[in-house]
Amino acid sequence: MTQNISALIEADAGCPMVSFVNLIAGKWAIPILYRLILLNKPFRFSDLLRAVEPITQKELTRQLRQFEARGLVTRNVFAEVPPRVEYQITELGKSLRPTLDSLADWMRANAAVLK
Amino acid sequence: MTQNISALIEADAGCPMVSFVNLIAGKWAIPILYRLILLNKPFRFSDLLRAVEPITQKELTRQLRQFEARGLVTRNVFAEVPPRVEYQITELGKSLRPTLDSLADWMRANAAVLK
DNA sequence: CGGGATCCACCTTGATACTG
DNA sequence: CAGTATCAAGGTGGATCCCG
Repeated sequence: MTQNISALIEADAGCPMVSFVNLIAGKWAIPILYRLILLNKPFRFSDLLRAVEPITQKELTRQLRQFEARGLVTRNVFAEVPPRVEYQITELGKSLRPTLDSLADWMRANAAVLK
Repeated sequence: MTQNISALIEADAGCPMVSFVNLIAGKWAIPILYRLILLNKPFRFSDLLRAVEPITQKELTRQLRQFEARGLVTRNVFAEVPPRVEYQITELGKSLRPTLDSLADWMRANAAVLK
């Protein structure tokens, strides 16, 4: 039988996994997110900028704002001179860790075969 | 302390998670891969083309070849008229399923919060 | 200090046509 | 049938300058 596969599976736009890809795709998403998750404390913009080197300011800003919009990080602006802005992973963001770890395990286990 | 975060974490190019993103990023990677995983049997090119609609021939070819290079799918050419080429998920590819499922679970659980 | 605004090179993806 | 070739377009990410 030459069936209609599409009807059987949720692998389209509304698919959770496609959404996940949209969440973590992009050159710097994981490097930023994983640092915030592992460190698990507030970080200043400029510290992150150095940590995720050699990312540009523009990209770091864009990614952080995107994570903020998704509820994965919080953005805290302090009314000081000089200005200070701190970013921190949220509980939602931290809850991603087991999943990300399991994923990293799979990659480590199969790195040799994949390459 | 304004520490050097980079030194502490593997979140860079060689990071397993970054590699994973490279593996499944792209508009059609998951829709193709997940179908092959769930159906778990050989599929002709044209059947896949219809199943993953509205992907273009070019993109489907490119993704399948990429998966093949990574050892996630096999490509079987039959010397017939008309020509027939079948693609099938490998054991390595199938082993990805638990990880992908767990990931989909997280997305489903937090879909409301994320949107 | 923490961005925003521009401009630009590249890469990805798509549309279309052609072929063994 | 299962591709390849070619061209076009949009998006991603980088470089640079500017600002409160």
